[in-house]
Amino acid sequence: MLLEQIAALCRQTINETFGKIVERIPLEFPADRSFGDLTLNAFQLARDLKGAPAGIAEELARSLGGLGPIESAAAVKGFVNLRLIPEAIFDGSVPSVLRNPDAFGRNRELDGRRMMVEYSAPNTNKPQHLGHMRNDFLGHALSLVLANAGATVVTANLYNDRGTHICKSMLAYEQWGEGQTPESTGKKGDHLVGEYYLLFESKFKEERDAWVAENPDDFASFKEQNGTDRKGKPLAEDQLRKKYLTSFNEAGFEKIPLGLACQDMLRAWEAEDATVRALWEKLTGWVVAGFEKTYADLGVSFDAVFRESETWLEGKDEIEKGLAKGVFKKRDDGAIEIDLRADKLDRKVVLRSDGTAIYITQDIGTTVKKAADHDLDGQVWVVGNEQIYHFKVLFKIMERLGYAWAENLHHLAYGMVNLPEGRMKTREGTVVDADDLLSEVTRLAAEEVLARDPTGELLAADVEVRARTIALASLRFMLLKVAPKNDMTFDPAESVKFDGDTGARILYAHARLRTLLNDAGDQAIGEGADLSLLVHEMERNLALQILSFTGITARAARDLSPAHIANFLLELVRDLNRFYDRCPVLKEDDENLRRARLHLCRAAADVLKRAAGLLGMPVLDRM
RNA sequence: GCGCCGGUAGCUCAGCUGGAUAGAGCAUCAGGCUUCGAACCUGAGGGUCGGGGGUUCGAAUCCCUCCCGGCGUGCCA
Repeated sequence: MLLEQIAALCRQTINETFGKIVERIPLEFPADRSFGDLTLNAFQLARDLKGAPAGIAEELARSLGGLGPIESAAAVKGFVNLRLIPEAIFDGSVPSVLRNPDAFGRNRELDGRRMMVEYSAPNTNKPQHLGHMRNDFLGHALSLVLANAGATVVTANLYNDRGTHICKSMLAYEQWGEGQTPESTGKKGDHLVGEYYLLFESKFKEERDAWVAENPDDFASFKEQNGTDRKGKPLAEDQLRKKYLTSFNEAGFEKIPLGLACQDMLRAWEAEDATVRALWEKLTGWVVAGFEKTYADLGVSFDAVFRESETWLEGKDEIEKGLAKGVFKKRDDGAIEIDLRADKLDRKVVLRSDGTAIYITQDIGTTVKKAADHDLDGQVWVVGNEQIYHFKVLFKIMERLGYAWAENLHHLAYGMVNLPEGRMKTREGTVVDADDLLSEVTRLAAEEVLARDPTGELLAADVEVRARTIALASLRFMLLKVAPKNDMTFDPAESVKFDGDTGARILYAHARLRTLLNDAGDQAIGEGADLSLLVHEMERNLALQILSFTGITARAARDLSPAHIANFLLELVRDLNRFYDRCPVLKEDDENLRRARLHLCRAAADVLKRAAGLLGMPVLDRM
């Protein structure tokens, strides 16, 4: 409100001074607070007003000073630095938070839109790891950020529960499982099935290596075809060997019994063979149950759950329709493709020559189905950046098919999570398991909580709740504070530390405020307060920070980047801790000033909680 | 080869549609708890924003080029 009011004043003043209406007022929070509370960028105005920035700034400074909430205005190097009346800053921020804390920071970027956010989409053959956690947290936080921007959001998960990769764990279990169950082993279903996936991989490797040793000709012919790199330079022998073995996992699949068995199983599954289907039902049931536990622990949830086993045939109708419209065309070999070269993409097959569906066929189908079933006008997929090309193609196809909502399809492509030693590798056992990581961080958080309770009065249940909340905040924050599109390094050792730019620090700042407010009591805080008593620089900084929140949430929605919220939280907490250090509250003798500070504290605590909430991070009143 | 993304302090990362002396945390060093919870605060050192050109009143940000790293470039997902 205050910012809108000031923008309106600026617009009016500009109109009166220069006789022009400027739509977008370049009002910013200055990089350095010593410049002022707000700043008007005359360089940008100069474009609209066709004048020299310095002159414009000076004229505006003259007429803006003393206007409404503006105490003074100074022209400095093309900027109009505004200093606001303290009362305006505090009256413009604190009461509007306290009036309705849950609504403060809402914006209208996506007002009235119906959006789906699909995230997680795991393979149901092994447990989730650190990379999935980034996806889960990003998707969840994004859905909250979009809802905060006025959209109606439907969250969706898609289980990749069919295909050769699923058959691998099934096959290994069938051959070596000896009827083990989660109950008989005491293992979580996804972890148990994951073990068989790994077992398949190692048995496959054994068979492969034996076969390769017996058939040296195969490598020889591979070398002939792939012996050079793209520039025509010969590749080193060991490098070539590695490449050959990797390619064997697909090209050599039928050459060894385990690969053949896997293909047989997939065919049997597709033919709805009763035995295979029963085995599949059993194993995917275990994995899904395990995932549901993990999701609950991570605090994420879904409104709609799709399974690839139910949607994989979806899309053929769309291909037919597109074919009739001339969007797709049938090639001589029978495959159906689309030519996207005019849009700087390539040609893309959308249906195999034998009429079977591929990945993109299914995505075409589900995209249309989702939009129809949920009456969507936009969709977001949270999927790793290795699939950027796939989604470019998918979105272009939707556009060519003529769907109006095609322009509102977004791929939130996030980067890989690496360890300090490099990328996670299944083979080398460096994959960080999601459940293990969470319980380890929870254990360390519990130690910290207990260390701060020397009298041992805390109930075990309280320790548990605090430890879990702190652990979750640590992990969430660590994964969300980095801009989604960037690859990131995740240091497990860092994630169990609780000072610095961490989730724990955020929670701590909140808990300190809440206990302070609690100690003061509602009566002492009262209904109203004389906010004009707040004159300390740290109080002012805090209030200005609160004022900036709505702009941040809007930007987070625009950029599909919860990281903006995370960075806002760090700034808010920094201001909060400084305020806490310098401004006594309960110890303040002046009753009216004490009350005013309590109001400011409450507003700050509410905003902190709101911002953390947008990241899916519950806060604590005590730690 | 072509395409996309990245390269900012010793390390991990911010830096909004180009804007003021490039910021934070960690680590290092020096301070602050009989004082509302020290998971905190204060100070110091640490930068050719990968290199080189260009556009501009102004470039970490935009354009060109080169170097380095990651990922794509399937009738796989």
